[in-house]
Amino acid sequence: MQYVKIKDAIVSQIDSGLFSARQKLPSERKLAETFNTTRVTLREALSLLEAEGKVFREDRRGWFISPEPLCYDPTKTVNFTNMALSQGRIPKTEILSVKRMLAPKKAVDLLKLAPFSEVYQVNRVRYLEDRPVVYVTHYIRPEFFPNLLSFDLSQSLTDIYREHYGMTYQKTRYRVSTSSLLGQSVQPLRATSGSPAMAIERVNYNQYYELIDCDIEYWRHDALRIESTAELMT
Amino acid sequence: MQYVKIKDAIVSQIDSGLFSARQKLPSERKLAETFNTTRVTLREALSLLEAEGKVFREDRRGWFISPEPLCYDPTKTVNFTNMALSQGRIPKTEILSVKRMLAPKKAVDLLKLAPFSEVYQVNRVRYLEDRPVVYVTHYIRPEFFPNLLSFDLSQSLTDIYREHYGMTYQKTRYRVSTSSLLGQSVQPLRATSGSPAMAIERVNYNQYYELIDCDIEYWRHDALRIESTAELMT
DNA sequence: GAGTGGTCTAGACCACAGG
DNA sequence: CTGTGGTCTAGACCACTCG
Repeated sequence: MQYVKIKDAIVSQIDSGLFSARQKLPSERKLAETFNTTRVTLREALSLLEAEGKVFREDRRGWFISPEPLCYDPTKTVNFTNMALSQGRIPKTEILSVKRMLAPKKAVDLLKLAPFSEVYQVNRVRYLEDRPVVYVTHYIRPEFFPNLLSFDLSQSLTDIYREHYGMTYQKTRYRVSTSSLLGQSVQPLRATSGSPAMAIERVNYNQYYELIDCDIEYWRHDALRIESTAELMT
Repeated sequence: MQYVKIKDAIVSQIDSGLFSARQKLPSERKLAETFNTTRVTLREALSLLEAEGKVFREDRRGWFISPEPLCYDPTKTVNFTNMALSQGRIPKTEILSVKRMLAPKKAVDLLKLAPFSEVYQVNRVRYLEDRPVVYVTHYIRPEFFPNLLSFDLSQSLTDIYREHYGMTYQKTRYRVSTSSLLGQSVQPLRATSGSPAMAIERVNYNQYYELIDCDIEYWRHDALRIESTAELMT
């Protein structure tokens, strides 16, 4: 199992501090030569490292050292920007698309809508230190937020909810599973089809326990660690 | 991107119900021939499916259709057996090793121990329908549980805690990240080195908010979905 | 324009699983 | 014993990135 040894060799180089976060690794051909093997085997080793979250790939750009993951507590404030800032990270949000539309199946399910309901759909990418780490699709019930689309949605949605509609999140239902990046989410994350990912679905209720929106997040899986505390309900 | 097409073809075969859960796929050579490609490309497609959690691999045994994942709520009862049963699944637990030992670094960190403390270490594998799905290492503070090792630890630990020591879990801190299977956990899970996995670390407090044990779980990533509800702390 | 990553081919050998 | 999966080799072409 040569590729495990190669992986370990690279790990030890990373751990010894020879590489720093976000730094690019040498080219695959160079690494393959270094370890006296072929590109196929070398890529096997790199994929292992990717699965462990120690390196990540950007499409046609190469392999990079993964920075520390962002700690994400689903029971705390549901706000990417503040979460990042409080951990000394540099967040950025970009809007990909915004529209009012007929609710797709996913939204109907999560928001428990009647057929033919309409929703706002907001697609965004979020960055940490200029690296795109999560692709988010929001579905929002328009009856709670008239004229929502006239605001600048690159800001925090929760801020807009609170300041302009007097609405806050009170309860959230979430679901985490591992998956891989496909379709729409691939390009904005500068990924390749099939990169390992963490999928998070959230459904949010306001202070009156009304279901107001939901979101589906696809995270680069090395960029995230879920961390929380729970009082047990017995 | 031939391998994406092959993947999609297999997905549609799965979705159309031609395969049932836990069923073995045809051999790689046969599949490669079917799709008129080489084994390397075919395996690329299968790895994609594996990353999506639609199939899983058992070492030297082949590829199988993934059954439905188990839903795991970290805020609810912390008991694998009951969790599985309540979802109509067939759980089984096997003990791999049990000992009292000098606390390793991981245990010292998680349990906030003084250096040179001792702990119980319990290694177990858990099965669903005879498929090994999670490798668990428990570290337990022995001062709370004298003679713990004389019990049958293939049962629920929480049951033993409650019935014999009057101790229950009150609070739990947990951390979820994606990683891959390595070392000790590989063989018991019938996996290959580097299979995608979900790592969960938990630290548990009793009804007096004393830190009593922790556990580190490595899940076959397709076997699990985390699902919970939280009242937001603002 | 050079070099890189993404993808693919057509083989090969070995150790193990399962009959 | 047969076939399978695990691993590896030594190439190739293309499209893209980046200088």
